Amino acid sequence: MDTSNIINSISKYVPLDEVESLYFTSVLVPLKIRQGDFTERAGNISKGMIYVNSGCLMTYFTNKQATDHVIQFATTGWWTGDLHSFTSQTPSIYSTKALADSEVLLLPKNDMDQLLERFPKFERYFRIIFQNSLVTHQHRIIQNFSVGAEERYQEFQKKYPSLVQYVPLKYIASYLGITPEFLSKIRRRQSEK
Amino acid sequence: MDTSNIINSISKYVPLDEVESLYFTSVLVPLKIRQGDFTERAGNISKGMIYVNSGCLMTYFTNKQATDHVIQFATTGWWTGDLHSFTSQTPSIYSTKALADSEVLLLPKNDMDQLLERFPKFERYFRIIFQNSLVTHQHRIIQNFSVGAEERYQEFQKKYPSLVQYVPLKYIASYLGITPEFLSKIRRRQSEK
DNA sequence: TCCCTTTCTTAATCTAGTTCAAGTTGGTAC
DNA sequence: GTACCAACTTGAACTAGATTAAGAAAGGGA
Repeated sequence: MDTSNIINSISKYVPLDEVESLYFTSVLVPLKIRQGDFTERAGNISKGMIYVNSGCLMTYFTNKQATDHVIQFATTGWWTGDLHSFTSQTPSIYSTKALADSEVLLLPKNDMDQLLERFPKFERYFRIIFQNSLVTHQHRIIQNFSVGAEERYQEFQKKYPSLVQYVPLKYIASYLGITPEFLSKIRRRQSEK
Repeated sequence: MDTSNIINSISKYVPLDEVESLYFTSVLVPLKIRQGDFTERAGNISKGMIYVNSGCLMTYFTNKQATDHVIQFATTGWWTGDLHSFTSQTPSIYSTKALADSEVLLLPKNDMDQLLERFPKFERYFRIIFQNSLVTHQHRIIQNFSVGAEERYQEFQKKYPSLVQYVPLKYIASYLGITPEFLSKIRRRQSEK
């Protein structure tokens, strides 16, 4: 599988030499996933960090009442997976499923540990990645508190125009923290304007 | 100001030698903050990452309707501040205020950059810190979606028993994403059981 | 001590969003 | 063709939580 994508993306933050990028790509496990298939399932221990080379995945949480809550979509160039299960090697509470045929690169825990040990440069890379992600998460928490569902949907459309196209609306509703029925109503209101 | 606290806390993740810990503590700016005073104010550029040595701070966001939304409490041993403003050196959208007389250590951006450049060990430390924080943030997003306010308050009580004591209830309500009035109702219900 | 301000509570009314139940649409398998 | 299944919509009844407005506690100063 093509690894130029991930190498380029990392190089934006930390320049990699030949040795580093060869070592890195050598530990990545390429996987092809069919639409509807899972890379991770709640109850299992995370296989590793997942980099999306092409396609689209979705990570969600299923609560006691058996309702799903989408916590993240990941398209080309994004990392995904369950960080908690990954870090602590305990059973995951999330599932990750492909919304389209996808190609991903898996970075297993042991390999990541060794990678970080050997090349501290990657510590910096992941530090930056996590730092940015943290900012996004904080922003999402605030948004959920301080703006209504309609505005949240509009923001989503602006931010992820590509997703709106082929992600089923019920998953977008779930990501926004509302029911599909209410999203339907919002969409109606929008189209009437 | 005493820096043994922060050094010990870092040493749990990465062992520091004499040189590293001396360098590190030499760039920290100790600040004493009175209850009610601010370390950061929305509109200004973040002064740096803030480590709480003692006391308690709160970071909040004020929206267009001029209502505050608490996004974080930070007590002894926690980092706080506005990561986005810090990273991008753009005006902050958050304010950080002391809820009690506090002692904090400020790590200015330039010093942090140099620290990371010189001692990659700290890259690892912050990578881990951010990684853990990310897990917490994800968990909070899910909780807000999938459980009601009452249960959220109970979780909060369990998780931060020390805060419940001296943080004004209106701020806890804000952190939970509800109004003080509704929190009052919840507390009534609880005490009737 | 008394006053002044902020925090917390109560209760009535209101609304954003849910739940439930039924109906539409479109794809796909036979 | 039609039967089926999943995604989406519609509408009516409902509820968690907001809003408004008032009063009760609880500090702090001077």
